[in-house]
Amino acid sequence: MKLEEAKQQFINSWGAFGTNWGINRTMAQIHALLLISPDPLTQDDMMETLNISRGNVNMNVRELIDWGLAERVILNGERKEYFTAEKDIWKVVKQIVKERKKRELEPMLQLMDKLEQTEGDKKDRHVKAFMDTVEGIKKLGKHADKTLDALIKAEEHWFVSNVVKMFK
Amino acid sequence: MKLEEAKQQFINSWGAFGTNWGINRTMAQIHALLLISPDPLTQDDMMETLNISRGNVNMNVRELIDWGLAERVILNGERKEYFTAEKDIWKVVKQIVKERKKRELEPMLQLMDKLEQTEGDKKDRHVKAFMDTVEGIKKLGKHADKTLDALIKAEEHWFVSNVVKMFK
DNA sequence: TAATATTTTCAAAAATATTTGAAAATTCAA
DNA sequence: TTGAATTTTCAAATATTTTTGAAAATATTA
Repeated sequence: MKLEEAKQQFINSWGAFGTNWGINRTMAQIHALLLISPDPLTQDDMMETLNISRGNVNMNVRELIDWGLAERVILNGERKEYFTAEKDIWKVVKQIVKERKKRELEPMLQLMDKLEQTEGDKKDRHVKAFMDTVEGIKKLGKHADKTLDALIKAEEHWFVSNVVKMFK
Repeated sequence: MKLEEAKQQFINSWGAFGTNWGINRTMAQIHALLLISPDPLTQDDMMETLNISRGNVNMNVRELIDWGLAERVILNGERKEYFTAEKDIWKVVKQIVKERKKRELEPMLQLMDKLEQTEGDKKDRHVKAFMDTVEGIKKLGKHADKTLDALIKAEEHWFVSNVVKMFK
């Protein structure tokens, strides 16, 4: 397969993949494009390569920056803005984990704390089932939170070498 | 807060949460409803509680069953079908991980294997950047695959106790 | 078997999410 | 400053996903 075709496949798949994870297709495609670009790109470059409008590029690049996955780059005497993405996949994964944890896991745990205060007699099967579920989610969520904190601080080396230990 | 209000909040939040993860709102809501129901429910129960159509319940219940998160239950002399969900959150998480791994991670790794065969001179910066990205994803993905296999086989106890060890 | 209850299907409608493109705002060079 | 280049915004258009509801299929009982 030639490079151009391979790139296209990579970008399309990354986009489809993102879709499954609640990330919009274009944002994922722009990310893919930046990942495989040796040099920073302008918004016009992205418009052209992905065949999308200026507004679309602009909004999704901003979103990528919000997620900490891309950044603006000032180039010597150039007037236009350039953008790059973090290339180290381990760092990319950690950054996504960090953001989703903050945006989703933490609010969810707060909700569980609140729902844990629900009034009612625990002898009532309905109250019991509800409380058990809330407690179960809270307990596991707290552990996941700590585990992900460890992951975020870890080096790739740690992760890779621990794969073996985990099987013991 | 009263039980009914708490249930509503739980169901709505679980639905919104699912949405962020590429799972449709209704499927997540049905799952939430089954999680907190001490007894199995019929499709009519779900239609009424969630205010959705029969077709919608039917399709999403089937989807939950596909994901291994719910199952049909035959009740003594009843004519209608009943449904329940796995209540153990650790098992629920493992099941979701198992399915997503199979549906998404594995196909992605296959694609990386294929893209790794791309023709081209590695001295070309564009070829190099592409190949480095593909290799990076492949390498990390393979490790994630193994780690998740370990997780899927693990007991909750293992997970919970390992949180501490991971910090060392 | 026929009558009734229940479940499933799926085309069309509705809801939601994404994208466009042109106007407004901003930045920069002279 | 001014004016051209560039970026940003956002209402409207488009695309995608989800939901409905009624007809068809299936299952159950008498």
